[in-house]
Amino acid sequence: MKPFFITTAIDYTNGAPHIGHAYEKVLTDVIARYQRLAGRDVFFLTGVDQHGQKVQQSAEKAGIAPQEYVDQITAKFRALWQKLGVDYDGWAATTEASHKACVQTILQRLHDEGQLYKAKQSGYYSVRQEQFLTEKERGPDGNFGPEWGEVILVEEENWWFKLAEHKQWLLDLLDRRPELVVPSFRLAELRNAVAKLEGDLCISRPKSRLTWGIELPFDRDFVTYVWFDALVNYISFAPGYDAAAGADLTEFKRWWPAVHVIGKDILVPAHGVYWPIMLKAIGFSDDEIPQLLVHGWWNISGEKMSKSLGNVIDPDVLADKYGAAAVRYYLVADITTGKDADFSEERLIQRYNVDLANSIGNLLNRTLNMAAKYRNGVLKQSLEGGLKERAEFFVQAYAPAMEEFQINAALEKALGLAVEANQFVEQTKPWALAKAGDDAALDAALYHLAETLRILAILLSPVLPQAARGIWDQLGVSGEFRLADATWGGLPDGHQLGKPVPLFPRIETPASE
RNA sequence: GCCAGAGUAGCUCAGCGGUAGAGCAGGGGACUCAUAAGCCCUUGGUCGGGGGUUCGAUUCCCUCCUCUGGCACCA
Repeated sequence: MKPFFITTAIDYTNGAPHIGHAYEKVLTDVIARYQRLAGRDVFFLTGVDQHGQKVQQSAEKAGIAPQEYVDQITAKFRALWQKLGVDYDGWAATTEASHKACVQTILQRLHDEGQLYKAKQSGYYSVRQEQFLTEKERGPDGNFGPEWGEVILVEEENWWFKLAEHKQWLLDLLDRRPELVVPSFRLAELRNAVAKLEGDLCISRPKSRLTWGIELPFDRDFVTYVWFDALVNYISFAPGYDAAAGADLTEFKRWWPAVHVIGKDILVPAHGVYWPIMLKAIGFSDDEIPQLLVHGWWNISGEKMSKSLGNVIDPDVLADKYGAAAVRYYLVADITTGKDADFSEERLIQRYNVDLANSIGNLLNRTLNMAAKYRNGVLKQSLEGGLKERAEFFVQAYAPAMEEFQINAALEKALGLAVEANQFVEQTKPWALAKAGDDAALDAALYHLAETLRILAILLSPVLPQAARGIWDQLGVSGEFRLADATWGGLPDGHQLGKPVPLFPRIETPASE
């Protein structure tokens, strides 16, 4: 089976992580864990984008070296991912030497292939946006608006990448391989943007203005444009990649192409236009163009989250307050992949309490209590009837949803199984069976509940790895489970269950007391 | 302005040609193994407005309104 290479966007180390950063990483982590569960080799790459003028300026303001500045911010990101259980295999940091070498190799390659040219340009330059402004960017009063920040008059020579040359190729590719952009309505958006594409891309910045970047190998007076630098991380930190001349790239080719998980804000033009054209220009085939999974945003009370509105949600605080499981679950359960959603702490609590504590946690607890009370926790295997077919049904419905990145839909299947198991308890009434001395029916009911829980934990494990482990521990089983183990009869005859401990303690709030 | 997305129960959303669905919230009930959890029943919507196609539209088409995103314009 082809291995699975998945990446996130690399975060710009110019400020602390917010809920949007956390969402993207958790989403990717869940997909990576699912693919692993399904039996594939997985490489999950994430990291940080550390170059650029804004970083250089922030560091100057803080009175420290750029590297020191980015190291501090980077540490915050890594600590958060650890807290949230984001378990990546590769860490991309654009200031690393190997990355620089890769960027330079690719630049040199483009240069050799005649894809780059040098041209003079003069005009107004926005420091904040790191781009030249044209007359059309002027406001009605003839001045450049505040959204551009400081604007300076610049005349300089720069290096350009022949982007427009590949426009038709990209349009054809998108028509031929619509699956390259998920969800599909984003493909339409990208297509429109490509159709309007004109002009080439300036990929250099003179050192006189910006030193914090990667040098052009064929012209030492320049550093490369941040996007050109950042996008290359997907190759430079890919498994099996080696920038050295004549290196064996068999392993790299085995993993490539990646699935890039990105936010809707960086589809056009960076990931949807620049990146595929860059890959094409350096010799990647059409089949080696990566798929883009474009996710939406968490809004706050219907408004965009932003520092100026003061409504930024700190995932670190959230995780301390409610635990990583609650945050992870909420972030992938309460949003449809690709769409926007409204963030609400109340809803986070509600979904944790209702789905995890009341439905799943309580199911585990009542099952183990009854088994302990009536049967000393010993099971008798039952391979027919009861919940068997329902469990198999939900497992079958779960996998396709996960394959299509519809985590929320997949979780609904897992939860549906828990709901039916709770109904099963009410129908079979084990306490009544115990009182009536109907041992055969009692044993069967208890086995079906325990076995359903074992399978349920497998379905939950990509989203809630710790909790899944907790369920197995309490059931008294050890070892790693794959999706292939989510078949009926895994718990052996005579199995001894463990002791019940509340798995998801309810979050009590002032309103609920 | 162009392109796209969204407008469905109090809330969050699913459905997308055949007399409206889920979860949560609200109301009622029976039970007791359990994290006062779970289970059963239930209140609640002229599916943004208006046209059209159709035997029949929330579902397709047109148009308008509102919100969101991208792109553009701003003489």
